[in-house]
Amino acid sequence: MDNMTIDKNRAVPPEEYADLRKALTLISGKWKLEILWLLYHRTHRFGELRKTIPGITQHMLTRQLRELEADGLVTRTVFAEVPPRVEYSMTEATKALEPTIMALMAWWQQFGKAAQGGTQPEE
Amino acid sequence: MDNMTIDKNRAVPPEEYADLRKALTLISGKWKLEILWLLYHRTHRFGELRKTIPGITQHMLTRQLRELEADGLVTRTVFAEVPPRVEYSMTEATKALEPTIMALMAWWQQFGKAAQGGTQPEE
DNA sequence: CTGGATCCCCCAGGATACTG
DNA sequence: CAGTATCCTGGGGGATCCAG
Repeated sequence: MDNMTIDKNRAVPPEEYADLRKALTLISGKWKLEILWLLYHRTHRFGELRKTIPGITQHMLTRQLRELEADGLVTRTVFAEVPPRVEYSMTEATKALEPTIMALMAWWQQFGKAAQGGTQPEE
Repeated sequence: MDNMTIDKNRAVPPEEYADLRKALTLISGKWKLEILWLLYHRTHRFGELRKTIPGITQHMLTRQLRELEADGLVTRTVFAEVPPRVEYSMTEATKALEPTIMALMAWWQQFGKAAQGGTQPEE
């Protein structure tokens, strides 16, 4: 496919739609975007993420990080030190995702927000 | 917003992160993307969507469409005819979202797919 | 400090039957 | 044809305690 737009003459492409679903799944965790957001700034330690993200528990943070790691969206580095230290950082895939994330946010701010302005833009 | 990139010098922007979460929520329904995908081609009748989307039930189709409508992502047109006819079509917001959706899919195909190489095979 | 093991709750998703 | 009205289920999310 040489053109990044939807082919109006063809029926639904099931496999590509599946890809789309999977891509969404990767970032669908409740805290994943916020974690990635922090990692866009810099590498964080586990405790830093925990303190910075309001409302998250160790358990959830661990789970979300494990999933992100399995999906190649974060890198986990363990330091064999006396007080355990684990650092999480973004990957190439994470970096490549940033423009899309920002585009999604911009889209919401322009269209979604208005639509939710009361379920009806104006009357 | 003059720059579409994350400010590395600032802490987490809670409100913008909330916007991002909401944007994701709008398209997080299991069948929403596939519905939008079909509407990118052309306006569809309820029955058309039902027949075209494999595995969806009337119930789920109705629910997803209602949510999309409430979020301003689809337009619902009812024709007062003897055999009821209802058509669904995309909105300006839907159109504006297309590039982002395609970008997300392209991202997955380039990065996510490779990352899943060792996770779990398909079924 | 990091994170595993358990138990619990809620709700998106689904199966089924009925209707203007 | 295009929906509602019920009921049920799985699993994501959460609270809490334990451990290296």
